Amino acid sequence: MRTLVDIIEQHIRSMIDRSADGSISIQRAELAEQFRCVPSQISYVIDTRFTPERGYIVESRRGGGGYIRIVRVTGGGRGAQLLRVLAEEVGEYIDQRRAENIIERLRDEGFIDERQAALMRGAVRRESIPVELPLRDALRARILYNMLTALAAVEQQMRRAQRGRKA
Amino acid sequence: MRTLVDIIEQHIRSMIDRSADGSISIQRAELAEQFRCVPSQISYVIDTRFTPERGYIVESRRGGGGYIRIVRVTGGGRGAQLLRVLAEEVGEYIDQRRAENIIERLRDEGFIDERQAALMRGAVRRESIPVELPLRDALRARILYNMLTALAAVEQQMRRAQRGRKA
DNA sequence: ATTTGTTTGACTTTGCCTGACCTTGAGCAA
DNA sequence: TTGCTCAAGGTCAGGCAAAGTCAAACAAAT
Repeated sequence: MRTLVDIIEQHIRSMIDRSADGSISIQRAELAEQFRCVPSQISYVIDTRFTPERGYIVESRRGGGGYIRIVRVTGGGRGAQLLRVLAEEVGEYIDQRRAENIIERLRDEGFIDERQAALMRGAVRRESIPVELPLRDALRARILYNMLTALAAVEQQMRRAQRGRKA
Repeated sequence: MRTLVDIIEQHIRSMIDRSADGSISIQRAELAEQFRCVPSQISYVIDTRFTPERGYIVESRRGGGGYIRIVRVTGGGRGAQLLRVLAEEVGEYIDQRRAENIIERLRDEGFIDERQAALMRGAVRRESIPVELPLRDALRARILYNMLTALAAVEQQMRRAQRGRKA
C-alpha cells in the first residue's frame, strides 16, 4: 500500500521536475487541503523527504503571504568532487536514515546506479552492524566514508583511463 | 501430520509461483489471520524457509503501510551466483583477506564490475570496522552478507524487468 | 533424555498521521 | 509609533499501524 507521504512526495518531486529552475514555492495549508490532510503532514513529508542530505534546501516564511520554498541543488556533474564533499558530511556518527538519504541523493543525481545504491544500502543497514548505539552510528560513518572515498578513487581512475584512451 | 510452517510455506511458494515476476508482497498480520496464528509465526516461516541459501531474499518495512516482500532468485543469473557464493563462503566470521578474495573472484568472473568491487572493498576494510577481533570479523561477515543479498535482489529485479521489456 | 524444531505472546521499534498549541510576519487602526 | 488581528508556517507529543525480537512453552525426532 502506498502511503500519503509517498504520494505527496511524488507530487512535490514532479512539481520540481516541471519547474524551470528546480525550485518551487508552495503554501502548506493549500497543499494539505488538496490531499485532505492536516498541514503538519506536509511538514512531515518535507522534513523526511526533502532534506539537505538528499540535496534540497528548504526556506520558509510565516505570517501573511507565507510560503515554503523547496530548492533542489545538484552536484553540477563533478562526480569525484561531490563524493568527497559528501564523505566529509558523513562526520563521526551517522544514523541509518541520514546514510540512506545520502545514498538516495547520489542515486538521484546519477552518480551511482541502482546496483551500487543497493550495495551501499546493504552495508549501512542496521542488521549489518548489530552493536549498541552509539558505536553502531560510528561504525556506519566509517563504512560509508570508506565506500564513498573508494568510489571517488575509482571514479578518478576511470576518468584518467578514459582520457588516455581518447588521447 | 504436516505442520503449520509447512502449510504456510507451501502457500507462500504457490503465491510466488502464480506471480508474474517471482516476487510477492504480503502483510504479516493479514496472512497470520488467514492461518489463525500469531504474526510472529509468519516471521518464523520466513526466517527458516525463505533464506538466501534457498534462493530467496526478503525485504520489509514497518509502520503504517508496512509490508514484507519476498523475492525468488532463480536460474543462472548474476543474482543466483551471488547467493551461491554467499551461502558457500561467507560464514559468521570473515577476515579481510578472505573477504577481498571473494570480492576479487566475483569481479574476475564478471558478477560484479570494478565500481561495485571498489564499494565492497571500501566497506570491508579494516578501517571501516575499527573494533577488536573477533567482533570485527563478525561484523565484516554481516556487512558482506547484506551487500551481497541486496545486490542479488536488484540483479534479479533487473533481469525480470529486462525480460518483460523484450516480451 | 536430549536435542531440535514449532508455536505462542509479551514487548520493542519504526514510521505515518493528527491535533493542539506556539511563533512569526503583514496590514491596519488609533 | 504602538498595538491589535489575522494569516501563515513550526513544533511536539501522542495515537495508531505495521513488522521485529526474544524467551518460554510445547512437540517431535533421535
